[in-house]
Amino acid sequence: MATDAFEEVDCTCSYGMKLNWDINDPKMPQEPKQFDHFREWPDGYVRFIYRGDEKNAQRHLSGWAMRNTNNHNCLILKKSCLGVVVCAGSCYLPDGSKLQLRPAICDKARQKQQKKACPNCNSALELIPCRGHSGYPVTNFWRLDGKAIYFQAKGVHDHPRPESKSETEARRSAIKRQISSHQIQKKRNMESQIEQYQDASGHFTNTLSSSENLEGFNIFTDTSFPILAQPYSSFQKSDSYKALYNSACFQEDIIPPFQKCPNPRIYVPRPTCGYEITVPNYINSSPFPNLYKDSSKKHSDTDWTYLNGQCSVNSLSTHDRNLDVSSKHHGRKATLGKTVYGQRNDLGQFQASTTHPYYNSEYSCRYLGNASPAAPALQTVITTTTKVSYQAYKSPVVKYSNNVCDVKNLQSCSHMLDCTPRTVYPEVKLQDDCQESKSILPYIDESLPTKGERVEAWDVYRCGLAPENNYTDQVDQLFTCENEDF
DNA sequence: TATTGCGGGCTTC
DNA sequence: GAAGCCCGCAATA
Repeated sequence: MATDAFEEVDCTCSYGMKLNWDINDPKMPQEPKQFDHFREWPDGYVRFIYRGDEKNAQRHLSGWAMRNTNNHNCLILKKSCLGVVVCAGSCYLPDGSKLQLRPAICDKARQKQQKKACPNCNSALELIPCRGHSGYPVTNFWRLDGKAIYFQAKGVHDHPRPESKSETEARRSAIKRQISSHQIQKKRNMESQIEQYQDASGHFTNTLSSSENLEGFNIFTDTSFPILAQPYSSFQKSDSYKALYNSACFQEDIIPPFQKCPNPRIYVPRPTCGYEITVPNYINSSPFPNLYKDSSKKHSDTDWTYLNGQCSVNSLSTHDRNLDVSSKHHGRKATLGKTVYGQRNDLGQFQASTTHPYYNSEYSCRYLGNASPAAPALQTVITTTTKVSYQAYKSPVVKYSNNVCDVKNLQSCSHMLDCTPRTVYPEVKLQDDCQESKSILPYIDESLPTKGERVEAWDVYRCGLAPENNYTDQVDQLFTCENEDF
């Protein structure tokens, strides 16, 4: 039974969770003998102990958009989640995914970001705040103590994952590259035309400089502008695509950034890091579609379930999988033309659907009040904000594929999933995130460039994947690549 | 220009 | 008193 397997792998889970400590303890566990691999998407009431030289931990990185919060304790860095920026019109990208942007950390930048329109449908952008910690944003705590970096998360994100920081940065840099390369090309063309003209007429009468003619490109210099994650040619033919770029006065000079796929990490269906478990009735929580999703069938309700039948477990908790489910239902709902956003009470807790335990009417990923302390992965008794005791949450039976995991402790289960070697679950697939994939390997960070630096090379590799390859082939290639490169 | 970390100060419970 | 939040500042990329 799967339970045995769960118990077997449970010991491989977060080392930080094995020890009894709290971020506010006067003394942290002395000289940890083990360390956890860095987790980009911590979720739930979890604790990790990272090596002191873990770069990502040193930078207090997170896939979630976390802003600094003053906790009046200089020893402990506290961050709270900003949520995710989505299209207020709840539109679907041509591939069936939804726009889920990373909120700007800076307040000003975030306000500016929200004033922008959805690049897909021109609706307003909406910030979905995180209320996963008793109605408040999920908080992350970082503490450097000795040679270890202690991490503690409190709350379960009740919203989809935004674009990760590295993806945002990569997208921006890719756009800048596109702009600069296109400008250079344009300038060359202009110069060559000027030369031809001069040669032909003997004198130059054009008073416009080439740089002036390039002003039209400035519209793209705002790299915070959300770029659609569309590698598909179909999208480039779509009305929305035309509307977007025609409105930008680019009828003649449309840069085909998505077609060339300079950085598939940006434009290709979003990698969700780490493992993917193929689980019917679960979908990927990724804000971007999966590589192998058959978009031609996306409008079929039944097929939708299967085609998206994946469970991203790169994050730590089952919560993400809950999000996946609700996301899918969200998709179904929108497909049916119903209102996407529903009622929400003051505490950010939502009505559960009668048809699905995780469905929520307010937003796709606001599910069943898991945002509330009513049913987190672990039922948390908060004595104070910083002192948290854990009680086993008597959860409903959670189904994974054909196996049923009667989860005594969802958190440990999620850890197990997160840490499960591929061999344990035949259906576990490796997706295409360097970060989490790397985590399956021994500590080799130090000799490697940072994630951001790795993106390009990685993306070049992914670009080279033949589109006709089936997903399994791609996964195998990716896995091979990661083992070689990371 | 945006991010990040720090810290003062206010409010709520 | 703990915690959440807002704000400003400075360093940095």
